[in-house]
This record gives sequence, C-alpha cells and structure tokens, in this order.
Amino acid sequence: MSDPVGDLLSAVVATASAVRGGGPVQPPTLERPSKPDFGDYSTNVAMLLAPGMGQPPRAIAERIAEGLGERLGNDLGRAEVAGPGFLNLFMSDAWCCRSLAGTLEAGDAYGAGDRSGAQRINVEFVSANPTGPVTVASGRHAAYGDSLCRILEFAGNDVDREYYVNDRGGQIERFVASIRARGQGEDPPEDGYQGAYVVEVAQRLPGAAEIDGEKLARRAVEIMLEEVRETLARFRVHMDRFSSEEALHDSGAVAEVLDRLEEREHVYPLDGAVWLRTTSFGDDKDRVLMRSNGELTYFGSDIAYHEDKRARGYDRVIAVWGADHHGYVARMRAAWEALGGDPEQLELLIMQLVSLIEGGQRAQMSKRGGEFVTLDDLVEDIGVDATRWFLLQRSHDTPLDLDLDLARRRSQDNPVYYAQYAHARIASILRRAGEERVTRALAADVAGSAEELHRSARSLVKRLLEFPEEVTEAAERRAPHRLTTYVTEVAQDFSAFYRDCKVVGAAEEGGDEDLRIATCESTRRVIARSLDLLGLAAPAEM
RNA sequence: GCCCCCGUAGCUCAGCGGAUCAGAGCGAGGGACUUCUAAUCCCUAGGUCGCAGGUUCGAAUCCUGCCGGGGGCGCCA
Repeated sequence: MSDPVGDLLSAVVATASAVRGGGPVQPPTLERPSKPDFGDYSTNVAMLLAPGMGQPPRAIAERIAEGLGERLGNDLGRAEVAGPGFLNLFMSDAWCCRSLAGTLEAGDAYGAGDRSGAQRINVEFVSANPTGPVTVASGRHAAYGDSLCRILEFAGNDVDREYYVNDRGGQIERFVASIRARGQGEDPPEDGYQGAYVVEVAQRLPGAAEIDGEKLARRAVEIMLEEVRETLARFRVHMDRFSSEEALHDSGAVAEVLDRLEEREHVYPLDGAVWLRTTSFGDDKDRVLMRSNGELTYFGSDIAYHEDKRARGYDRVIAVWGADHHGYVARMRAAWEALGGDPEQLELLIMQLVSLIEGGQRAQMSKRGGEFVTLDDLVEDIGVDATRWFLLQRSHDTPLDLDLDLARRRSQDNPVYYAQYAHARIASILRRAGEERVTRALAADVAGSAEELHRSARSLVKRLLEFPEEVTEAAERRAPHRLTTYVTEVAQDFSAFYRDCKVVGAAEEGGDEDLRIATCESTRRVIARSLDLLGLAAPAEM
C-alpha cells in the first residue's frame, strides 16, 4: 500500500527512537503547516522526547534532523528546527514525484485500508416506522449511514446495511385505523395519521374497512416499505436486510430472550408489570419489559432484535438512532450486557435533529400530523447529489438547520458542484490530451521526473497524499462529513495547479507533460473516490 | 430536577485524542472571460474561538462551574 506520509512518520519515529537510545516513542504528530515557511511537514517529536531525556527540545530536534537526513537521503531537502522545538521537514521534488507515482501504482486501492484488520460490521440506520414516506430527517440518517458504510467498506471491512422495521404496536394500529377511515371517506382519528398519502394507501387497499386487522396491517406495511425502498434506491441507498419486529415475535425469539433474562435474574415483577433491572448496568432507572396489560414494550422487542444481531456473529454492531432516542441508549446497552454482550461491540450513535427552515421559520416535522417534507420532494427539488452533500456536510452529532429556500436558491452555488466541476475539468483536460497520450504518461517514469515542481503542484500532491489518512479518520471517527471538507480542499488545490501549470503542452513552459498528466489522473481518482464514498456522482463533463 | 447536543468572521459551520488551526463556504467591496471547461480564479474585509476558573512549558481543543440556544426525560414507538 502506498502511503508516503505514513512512511515518513515511521521514519521520524525510528530516528527518534535511535536518538533516544531505543525503546518506544510516544506517537508524534506529522502535520502540514499552514505556512510554507514551516516546511512540507512538521513534527513535535523532539518536544515529546524532551521530558524523558532531560535535554532541551531544540537540541534533540537537531540530532533527529541529522539522523533523518541520513535515513532519508535525497528524499529530504532539508530539516529545520523552529520555535520551541518543532522539526520542519522540506521534502525534495524527487520525493513528491515518487510519492505521486505511488498513488497511481496503487490504482483503485489507493487510500483503501488493508484487510488485515477486517471486521464484520452491521450498521442499522434509517429504520423509520413504515407508516409514511421517508422524511428529510430520515434522509439525513440514510445519507449518513450509507456513506459511513461505504467508508467502512473502503477502509477494509465487511459491512451489512440493515433496516429495522417496526411493523407492530400502537403506531401500526393507528396507521391501520387511519387507512380504514380514509377508505370510507372519513377523516382519520385524532391520534391517527393525517397525511394525504394515507388516502393513496387506502385507494390501493380497496375494501380496507372489511379487511381483517392483522392482514390489513401487513399489506399496509408492505406498501409503505415498497415506497421506502424506492425512495432509498433513488437516494442510492441499498439495504442488505430488512428485519421485521413482528417476525421476532412470530419466531419466538422475543419470548426466548425474555426467558434468558429471567434465568439470569435480571427481571422482576412490580405493579403487575415485568421490569428489567437495567440499573445493574448503569441505567438510571429500571425499565418495563412487559406492561401490566400483558403487552410487550417496544424495548422488549428491541432487546430481542439486538440479541438477534449479536447472534449473527458480527465483530461490531452499530446503530444510528435519532436524537429522540438518546435516553434509550443506556437501557439498550444495559440489556445487551445483561445478555452477556460485550459492551465494546455495541455502538449506538445519536443523530442530532434536522430542522427545516422555510420563510425564516423553523418547522418541526411530524409524520403523524402530516407536516413534513419528504426526501423525495427535496431530491426532486435540488437533486440527489446536492441533497446528500447538504445532509452530510455536518457532523452527525450537530443539529442541522436545513434552509429550504437556501437549498433551492443556491443549488447552483452548492459546494458539491465545486468538487464535481473540478472532476469534470480534469476529465476534459485528459480528453484533450487523448487516451493514448494519457496511457503513455501513466506508463512513463513519473517517479524519476526532473521537473522543478511549482508550489501549486507540490501542494496538490501533498493533498493527495493525505487521502489514506482522511479515509482512516473518517472511518474511525464515524465521520463522513470530513470527506466533504477534504474533497473541497482537493478541488481548491487542483484549481491552483490548473491556474499555474499547463498540462497539455507543458513542454512549452519547460514542464514535464507526463508528470502533469499523471498529477491530473491521480487527482481525478481521489476526487472520484471521495465523491463515491459520499454517494455522489463524479461527472466527466458539466 | 436529570440527561444529550450546540455556542468559532455578518450568516451556515469545519477544526476539538493540546503546540505550526484561528479556517472554509456563503454574504459584502474590487478585479480577471480570444479559457487545457469562468459551475472558475485573484485581492479586500472581519473573530478577546459564550463567560469565569483550573490542568499544562503550551488550551478553540482537556476538567469544573456559570450563562445562552435546541432536544429528550411514558407500563408510546
């Protein structure tokens, strides 16, 4: 795997270890300073070593600089000690060219994780109740969950995308009652679903009033799920599995889990209900599993569902929940542990709210009240790419204000087009060069190019070299939004390169056309991959 | 009362397992189209990173308290 920055960091650590006289070294930083005066890369390694060695950091930095010079040879232009003891590294053009060549040799795997640490991961997301269309709020879950899965896969894991269908319980009964009412031309009950879509569902279920309750519920859920699937498909989200709550009851899985909790003596009766002693595992109060009327709670089903996922043998089980479920985390984790689950394996991520702003007003969305904007509407309005970008730009634990007027009006200014435009522009340049010419350039000895690199070219190459680390960070921190920032930076750096360095006809200004074509191709691939990880298209022309 | 998230440039926010991170986009003002695609580029503006303590050689970043905003606290799902 080509990772020149990682290799450079390893060299720094090895040199530091030697200077200290062996032994492990606390992982130093290796950053790209904002000011060119501070070199291509800067490390704090000397300052980390100083306390243990009892020597001034600057003196240690000098010795590491010397050692690095020997270790890296021509790769290192020079190393300077700065400030309190930073070591600023200026890499040679040769190093940049060789590194660039490395990104191309890696092919499609550039930036991908190696499979040595591959995990089987289950990611459950969206899981919106099948009682209405997918809302924009669920769209955020869809965009986030799907992008996270793409990133986790690219980082070297095996991922299952899963949707949990709450196809029983009170909300289904209210949904059915609403359909029945609409089927007879009446308004739904007050606590029912008021949305106009219920009328359409009723029309697809003629004679709804006469159909048996359970059967009607199943068919209504089928219809809604079909729509959910279609909406998600248009949004480029494909679930590997839909898990039914009802099926867990039918199979006896729920009853079995309750028995096991009882065997383990985590359950007790009180006030006619059955409680789970979640406080034994850190929850602030115990929770009801079975109501005094004999009905199981949603929590009871959900325990069985998570136990089902656990039994499937994943290394890691991730669920993305809405902010309104945050109070639910402690009890689910408690139940997981009560059944013998490893708390390390269960990850419950809370997605903060999406608020819609329209006409300067904050609108709360309510599926039951029929007041919501559907994902389909928004996608139709501004397109899949802009919608996904919009929903992915912000960290999942930050509330998102979605200004509809802005989203529509600014559709041309949306930063997503900036990255896509850079990709299209590169594609255009490569078309101009011609397929045969590009092939020849990629086969050429780019690593050995003698071109004196323009600073824009150096910046761009260094940016491309950040890609593997960006993928790792985005995966480990469950943070797809980092890639929106990164791909924008790549596009910006490319724009500067485009301005300063002629590609086709580079020789006219003393440049190496092979090298510059290779730079374009590497950039194009990194942008395309980044966009793909976000679930966005990488157009060849715009 | 308890819990979660947030408070960074006029606006929307990134950065938050400490240092060389004070940044991006939009908005505002000015400039560049006989272009390897101007859906672009360049310049200007402006912030005591909510406040107060603490830890540290060093804090937007970690800890505590406070203030402000949003959300959640059911034998609903």
